[in-house]
Amino acid sequence: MDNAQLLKGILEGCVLAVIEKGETYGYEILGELEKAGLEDIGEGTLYPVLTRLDKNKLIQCRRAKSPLGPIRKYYSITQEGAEYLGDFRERYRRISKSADILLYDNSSEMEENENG
Amino acid sequence: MDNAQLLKGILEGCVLAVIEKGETYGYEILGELEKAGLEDIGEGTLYPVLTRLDKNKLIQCRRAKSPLGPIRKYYSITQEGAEYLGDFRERYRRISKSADILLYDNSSEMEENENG
DNA sequence: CACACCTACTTGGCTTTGTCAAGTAGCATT
DNA sequence: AATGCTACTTGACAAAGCCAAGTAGGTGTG
Repeated sequence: MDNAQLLKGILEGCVLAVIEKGETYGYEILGELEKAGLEDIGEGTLYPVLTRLDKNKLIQCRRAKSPLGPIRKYYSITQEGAEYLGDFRERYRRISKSADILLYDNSSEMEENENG
Repeated sequence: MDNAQLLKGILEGCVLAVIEKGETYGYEILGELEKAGLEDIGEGTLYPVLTRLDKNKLIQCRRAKSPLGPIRKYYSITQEGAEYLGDFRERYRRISKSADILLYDNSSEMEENENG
């Protein structure tokens, strides 16, 4: 099936979240996404995301030699990126809550806020 | 902010899920989406979804007079649509699980099978 | 009847973003 | 030098949501 549309917009936040955990580079991010279950992300999908994020100042880039291949571009999150990610998490949460209601008819009672 | 990308692909499934609950028409679906928290969906967004769903035989259409306006197009889900929706739910679940892991670092332990 | 105002659906052009396929390039092994 | 890994780039494309404007039936007011 076609997950492309379901991925839209989500991927960006996921990539940003991976970078937030620590400086990393494209190929490694691909591995992280795969580990989390996003297995069909190709390089031609990821790299444009990285470029866009960089262009929008949400991440920053540093070039460094790899111990076993060509130069890597190491990315780290910026202040602006961290803020954007916070905002993204909130928007994602809200939308997925709506989707849960509509898709599963959960009235969202079963949340993790058991501490009132 | 721009929720357009986050909505992509999700909306289709949500609309289908609303129709699955019972025959309904565009304007009413808009209300259901709003009730669930999807408040910014305009007519120009919803109707093309309905058209597409119909074209793909996932829903079927019946015209009937409205008690207070122009003709309504009542939609109901087809067998094919129900199957598609089941598949959609699974794909959505999988992707949102991945997103949860990446976004919140939930290792997906907190599932609803606590009786395991 | 003319007009305004709801309800209800339609359409065209635009933008964003993921996908595929092919390409460039450094380094190690043979 | 040829192969094959790692690593990043690029161009053409398609899907789907968004906005704005348009069409049309019905009711109430004068």
